[in-house]
Amino acid sequence: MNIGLASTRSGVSQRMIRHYERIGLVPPPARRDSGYRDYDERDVHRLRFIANARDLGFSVAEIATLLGLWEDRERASAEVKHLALEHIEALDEKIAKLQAMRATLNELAERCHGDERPDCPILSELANAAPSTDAELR
Amino acid sequence: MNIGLASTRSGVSQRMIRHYERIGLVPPPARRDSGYRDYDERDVHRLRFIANARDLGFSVAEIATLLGLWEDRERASAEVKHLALEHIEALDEKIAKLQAMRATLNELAERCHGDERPDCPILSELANAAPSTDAELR
DNA sequence: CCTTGACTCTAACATGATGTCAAGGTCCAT
DNA sequence: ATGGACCTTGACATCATGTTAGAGTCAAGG
Repeated sequence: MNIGLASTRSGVSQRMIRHYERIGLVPPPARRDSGYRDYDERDVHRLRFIANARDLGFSVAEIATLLGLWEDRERASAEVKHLALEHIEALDEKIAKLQAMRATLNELAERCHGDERPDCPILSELANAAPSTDAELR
Repeated sequence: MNIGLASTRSGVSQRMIRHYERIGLVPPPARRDSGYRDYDERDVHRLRFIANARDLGFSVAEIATLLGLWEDRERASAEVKHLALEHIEALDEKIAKLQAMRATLNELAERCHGDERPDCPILSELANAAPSTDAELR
């Protein structure tokens, strides 16, 4: 099947299918005489796997590992679970960071009148908070 | 003062200071005869403002607006607050997305034995979930 | 005065994941 | 055989940031 159909069926854009091929995440598919890429069900299945993993926020590097594990029927599920737990931790960190931002901003917004008056704690806080503090947050 | 000191004092890397200058987020500083950039307190203050806004997750475009509001002593605080509230909404969306990922992944991980056996719901789910579903999640 | 080390300059390339556009070839149904 | 839908590669764009390289500058100490 053509790349367009493989894209529709897998949920991976044509652009990204070609990209994954180029970076070696997926094997180069068969080619027709015309040069058109020719995908089979197995290829689409693999692409769908990738799309799902991406939707869970795994990076390409992690997906490469997951694909390897997926294709190795002998691997211990512990390995997979370990990767998943690590990724959950990473997600937790990102969530915590965003929540901290939200809390700070929300607190500032609550202290801002939000009317015609020009004074605003949001701006004055942005203008005055110490750089060292910020560095720590980063 | 030199860019190195301005960087330390503001918490913005030298790379990003030059970048912000190039994209017009900050005005070009004075130059010495040698060509070295020469910053004053006002410049550092502005950079610190930018660093703080970035730490709260504002994009460069949003920061440009905030800087404009900051430098306009007549503006209504309502404008600033509106921007902040919009940004809080954006943060909430990101947080919700990450939390959904986390929940899915956590549920899969809990159903994975995590031992020597090869069967693992994490991989089988990645392999089988429908692409349409994923598209919706995106 | 000269050397040395720390600092600065610009420009370019890299990251990660993705989009878009352009110029050209292919496929198929009418 | 023609038109429209599809495919090919390549290049440029995004966003914020890092890194590196080659070259110039500054200041302090011998």
